[in-house]
Amino acid sequence: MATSESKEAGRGLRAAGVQRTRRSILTAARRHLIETGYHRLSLEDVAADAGVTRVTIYRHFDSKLGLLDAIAEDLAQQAGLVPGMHEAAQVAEPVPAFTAMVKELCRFWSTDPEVFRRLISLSAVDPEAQRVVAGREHWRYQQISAFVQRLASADRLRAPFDVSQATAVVGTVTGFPACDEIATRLRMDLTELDRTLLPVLASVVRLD
Amino acid sequence: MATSESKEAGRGLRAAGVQRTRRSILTAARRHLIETGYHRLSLEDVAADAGVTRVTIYRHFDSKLGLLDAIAEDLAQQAGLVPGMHEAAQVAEPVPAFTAMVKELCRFWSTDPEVFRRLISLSAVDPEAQRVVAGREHWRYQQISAFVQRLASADRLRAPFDVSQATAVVGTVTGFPACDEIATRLRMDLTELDRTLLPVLASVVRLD
DNA sequence: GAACTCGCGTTACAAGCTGTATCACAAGAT
DNA sequence: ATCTTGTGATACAGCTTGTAACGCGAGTTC
Repeated sequence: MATSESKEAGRGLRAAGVQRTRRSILTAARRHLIETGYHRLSLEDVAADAGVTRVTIYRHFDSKLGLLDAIAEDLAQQAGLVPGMHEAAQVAEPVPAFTAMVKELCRFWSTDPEVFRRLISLSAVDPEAQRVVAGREHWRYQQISAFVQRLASADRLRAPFDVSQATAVVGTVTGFPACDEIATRLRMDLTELDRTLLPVLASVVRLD
Repeated sequence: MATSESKEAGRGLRAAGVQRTRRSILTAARRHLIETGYHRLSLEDVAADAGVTRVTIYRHFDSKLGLLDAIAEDLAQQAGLVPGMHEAAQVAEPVPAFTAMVKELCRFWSTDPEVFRRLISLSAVDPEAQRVVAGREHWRYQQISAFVQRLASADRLRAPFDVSQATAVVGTVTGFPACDEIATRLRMDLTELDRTLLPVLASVVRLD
């Protein structure tokens, strides 16, 4: 019974307090994640920093990995990646749609690069953490594949690339590790990186 | 005094035994690293698998990170990356030299991809592990920069890329994370990846 | 052949980590 | 006024890395 919105964000002072502690844990965890990395992230320290007991963290997020997942979810939510990608997808012409998508990804990565740095590469390093990232990366590749297919339909794939090859290249180059490495090395802001990325991708798809 | 080769690989049965245990530790560590990742790699398990005590591991490699460093060093040594890059650098023409370098990197990554997967991304995830990888990556970028500069001298950089931008792109695209992601996604062997990579890099440098 | 070195096993310990189980309490909900 | 529930406080089991101390026996050296 009760309210229709099952568990998350119920009404009332009680639920508001719950959300406050949840937020304080998340922000404290984010700070420590950036400083120490996931491996050396101590829930004891996070709890102390959030003004909370370690047990409370477990009651909210079940496990250390659950906390990580919540950080990732919060990040995507906060930055509004999904609506951003949808907006790009609704651009009528395939080429401007594609460039809008690349721009949107760069914007998303620029949202909180230091957390992404700790988060994304975990999937390669830690088998258990893989499932936290894998799902989101899968979604990203699905989106990219759609944009590439539209370009292919407009006969804008260069030889020798077919749809799957072009998707793989675009997905990798617009992924966070590549974007971060290029931007860091050129001391460039991630928000401007599309100006460098698009000329690179021009070898795969015709954008002129 | 004693022999001229200070500590490593002394002569005699004694030293041979030392090298044997060192090898058995390294191979056991490699196996566990692939299976569990660095984070969950237990030195107790490695020791048991190598038929050795955990204390012996510490006497050989000082710390868990030292063991990781030894694995990386052994990998580069075993695969002969340095001579391979030198060979590529000695090609007279800039363009064939460049393609030889890309091919050599792909060959190197194909040497032991699963270990590289666990190793390389650690630098982004674990601040302490960064110094293990950072030095080697720095060397790789130095090499790449030299090849790119030769291409620049031959006026083979495409607009709008200058030397540093081209180096950043080439370094990122030929880095292990990018190579691995593309190869895995296309179910392709890393040794053949240069056939896909070079057309991508054609947007940065003229290779025809 | 005797003395010596030294790599390794064994055991024990300190300190940290994750995750779980209990008990108590107080503030919001009913 | 009673009930619910989110949180604190504490204790515990089991794992981890890293260090310390003692002993032995095979390889080396004279």
